[in-house]
Amino acid sequence: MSKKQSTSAFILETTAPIFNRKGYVGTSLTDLTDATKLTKGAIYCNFKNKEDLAVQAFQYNVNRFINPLNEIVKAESSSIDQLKALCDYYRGYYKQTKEIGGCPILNVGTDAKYINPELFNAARKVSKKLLMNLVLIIQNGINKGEITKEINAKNYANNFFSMLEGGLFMSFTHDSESYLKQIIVQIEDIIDEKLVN
Amino acid sequence: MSKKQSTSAFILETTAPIFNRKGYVGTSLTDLTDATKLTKGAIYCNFKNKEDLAVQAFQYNVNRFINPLNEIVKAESSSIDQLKALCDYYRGYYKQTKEIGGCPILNVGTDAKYINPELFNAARKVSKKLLMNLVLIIQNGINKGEITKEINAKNYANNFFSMLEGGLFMSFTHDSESYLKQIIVQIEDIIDEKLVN
DNA sequence: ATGAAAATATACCAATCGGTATTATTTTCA
DNA sequence: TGAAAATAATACCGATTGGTATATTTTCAT
Repeated sequence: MSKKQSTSAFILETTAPIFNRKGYVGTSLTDLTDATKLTKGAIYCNFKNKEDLAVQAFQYNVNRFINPLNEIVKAESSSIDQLKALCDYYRGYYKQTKEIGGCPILNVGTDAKYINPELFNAARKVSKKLLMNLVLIIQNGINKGEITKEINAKNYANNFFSMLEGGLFMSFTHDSESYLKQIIVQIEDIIDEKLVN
Repeated sequence: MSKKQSTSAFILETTAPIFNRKGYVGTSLTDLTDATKLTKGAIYCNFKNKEDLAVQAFQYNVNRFINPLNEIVKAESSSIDQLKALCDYYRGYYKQTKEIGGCPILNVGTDAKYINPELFNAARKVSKKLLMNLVLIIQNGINKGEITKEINAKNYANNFFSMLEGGLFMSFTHDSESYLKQIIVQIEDIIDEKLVN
């Protein structure tokens, strides 16, 4: 790993939580130089500008807290088990993301929409991808006969994801993971009662 | 209405959507003077400072888009009808709040947490109040025998609210009201299947 | 070991930030 | 109607914003 690669990685891992907490305009270059103990010269040598850094920092948070979900889901063979594994993953998601100030998708999705379209677009893409993967799990379950064909895969994927993000929002505004935990119980109930064939 | 009252009202109604869209740090005094065609002198004569204006602007949005819900709920006598009326209200909530760039509770709740504690606190209070009213509706329904006593009022209130905010988040990040509409259908299903006695 | 290249620090830039003191204007009401 | 009071505009403040040109240091292949 070259020097540039290592310091770029260092800058990303230390500034990603700051961007996530304070938002794009809310974090200043001074915040970043203070946290990294580097100078603007170093930062602008490794990143084109503030927007470039913010987008990569968001991607860093996604890689760290959301992408592991893919592997966890893949480890299960049946679609129902995959959905249950997803629920279990999100059960720990509040405590995990508390460290960086909440869910990156939720934070960037609401923060950046009218102030940084490119950053917002990155969040929207991740959200869309997650949504699509959820549809695939459910649709695959229907095809394999594990999930009843009476239901609409897309509708349930949308609702599950809305419920998770909503539970996260409530948990973070009220500083209590119970909101997320409760909504996950409800998701599991729906899986058992409406999806299982 | 005194001059001060009328221009204060004018400033609030024209700046509230801007704060809601761009967030607290994201909206500058210049944004506000441009939109109102007033000068900083006028604004600082009517409001103590930017934070004061932002908090009042948030309250203005709440009065405009959330408080009407109270009257609509009060118009129904049975608790189930009240819950259904609440669902109907939120069915139009996306189109209504699209004009100001989304749900004020969601926006301020995620935007202000680490950059303006007082503003964030205002959002948290409104969220808590809404949550409490929802508990009261359900608990009242249980007391009157309209809703089964088997369920936990607080849990369902929490979940309904999480679902609504989650659906709103998804609708606004993907510019489609279908997410909110779908989640409301699911809330209504839960009311019919789990709550009705 | 050395020299060129890459990476970082320093020093600076114009523009904008929120806020205020002063001045000018408008409104209010005796 | 006129003078006091309230309101708004102007002009300014120091601090901070993101960004850059230049100087210095570090890195690493030769």
